[in-house]
Formats: sequence, C-alpha cells, structure tokens
Amino acid sequence: MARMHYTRDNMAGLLRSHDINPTHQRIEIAHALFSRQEHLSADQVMAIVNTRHSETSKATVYNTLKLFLEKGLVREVIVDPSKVFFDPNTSPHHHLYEVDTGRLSDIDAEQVQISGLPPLPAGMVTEGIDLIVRVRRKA
Amino acid sequence: MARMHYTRDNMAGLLRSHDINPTHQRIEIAHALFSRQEHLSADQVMAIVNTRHSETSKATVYNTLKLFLEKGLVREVIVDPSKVFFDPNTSPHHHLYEVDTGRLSDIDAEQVQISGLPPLPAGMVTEGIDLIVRVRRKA
DNA sequence: TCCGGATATTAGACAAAGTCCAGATTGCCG
DNA sequence: CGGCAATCTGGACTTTGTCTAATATCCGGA
Repeated sequence: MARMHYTRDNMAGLLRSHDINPTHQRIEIAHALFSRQEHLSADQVMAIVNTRHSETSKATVYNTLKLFLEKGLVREVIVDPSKVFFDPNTSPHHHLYEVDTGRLSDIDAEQVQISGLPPLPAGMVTEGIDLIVRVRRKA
Repeated sequence: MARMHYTRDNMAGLLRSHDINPTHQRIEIAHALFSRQEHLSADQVMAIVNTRHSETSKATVYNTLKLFLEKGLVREVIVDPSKVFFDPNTSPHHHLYEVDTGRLSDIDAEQVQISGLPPLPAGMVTEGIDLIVRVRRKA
C-alpha cells in the first residue's frame, strides 16, 4: 500500500472509498487505528479516542469496529481469550504473539509458505487462514 | 498415541502419569474430554460433568482445566473470541473452524508444511504455532 | 428555510465467560 | 483419633461485549 499521512482528512477519504459514511466518531476511530500502525483492542481504541474528554460511547466504538470489519477496512486477530485485536493491516500476513507481554506484531506473508493443507469439506469456502506464532521470553 | 479405552480407571493413571493428583472431580473432567475426542469449552465440560445432578462447581472446572493445561494434558485452542476450547489431542496438529456453526476439527500436521518463517527475536522461544483455517458454508 | 425520514450516537441495563476468596471437605499420616 | 495439606465450593465480582429505546444529526426536497 502506498505510504500516506494518516490525517483526519485522509481518513474521510479512506472511509468513503470503503463505502462508509465518514462521521466524526468514525474518523476519530479510524485515525486511532491507522495513525499508529498497531493492533488495538476495543478498549484501547476507546481510551485513545476519549483521552481529553469523553467523546465517543462504548456502543459506538463497538459498532464502528464491527462496521470496519464488515467493510474490510480492518482485520480481527484472535490470539488472546480475553480480548480481540483489530489490525489496520489487511494485506495477507501472519502474527507473532508474545505470550507474556501481550505484544502482537506482523509477519509478512510473502516469504512464508503453507503447503499440504487437506481439501475443504464440500460446500465450504475459506474465509481466511490465520497463522499465529506464539513466543515467550527464554527462561 | 496407542489406542485405549477411556475408562475412569485409566483416567486416574493418565492423571498420575502427568503428575496430577487424581481426585473424583478431575477424573470426571478428564473423562469428559478424553472419552469423546472433541474440543470442548469450559461450559460444555461443566454441562457434561453435571448432567445428572450438580457435582462439580464452576471454580473447580476452571481450576482443573487450567491445571491440565499447565501439565500438558490438554491444549488450548483460541478461535472464537467468546470462548476457549480445550483439546485433548496434544500431538502437533492444526485446526479447521467452521465460522457459522462453531464446529472445530483437527487437521493432522503430518502433511502440512510451513516454511519461510522469519527468525525469532533474540531471547525468544517458540511456545507453539497455531494454524487455523476459517471456513464458511458457501452462499 | 423548514420538514421528515434515514442514519448515527448514546447511556445504561444486561449477558456471558472467567476470576477470586474465605470457608468447608477430604484424604492421609502418624 | 487429631491435625495438616490439598482440594472443592458458592457466590460475589470483573471484564468484554451486546442490546435497546431514546435522542441527535444529516440531507434532500418543497
């Protein structure tokens, strides 16, 4: 993806290009995710968006993240049973999860190869393949 | 792993061989998991164990599953943000998750090959590699 | 400009999964 | 039997996320 500055104005364009009506709150949430290129949980998004004074409700944060997900603007990463992370990087890639710190980072899919997967059951389509490497600091 | 009958007596041996004191409740929980070779959530385990009349408390089910996990008797599978599954199959394998039904099944690791993973960050050891194929019934 | 409907947002009640704790039980050993 | 350690328990609590009914905002047309 071409490099760009993640200004709030650009966010509006990004949202529109994904068929999302760019409202105030949606722009803030998109900005939170895209300006840091990080994996954030709903909680973290809420905290960021509401730093100064409360601006966006919990319901809206959840609604918006779900909407972004449906529209393919972000990806969901399920590595920790206690919370879901949202990933602004939608290009194919995998994840490295540091179990003890909770840090989550990307592994480019380019050079990784997965082969020998059995055929899918009839009438099924793949929705996605998640590869998660769980690591821990050496004792 | 050699085939065997998952009787309650054998469960006691299995627990002992994993350095777990085989109590009544632990045997029941192990039996629930190993007699059906399925992925069960804590809820499901509790339901199975307490079919006739309530016998085992929620706290014990959670404590016991966590203990089994630490002792390497079962594996945790995180595919659904709303619940964790416990997998009595600890041999290396991957998972196929049917998103719409919630069904989870095994993919033998034998013929699957993953290559080209980047080197780990210094001082880190791999705790496990989870490969999850998410599928959905074709529309 | 004003109106009306569609779209968004909100607070707060609610639900589900999981944790925690202090007290009761159990099992074992002398 | 008495006592100690390990285990189990009910129930309160926390966290993440969902739902709902009411309100606010936006926008196009008269």
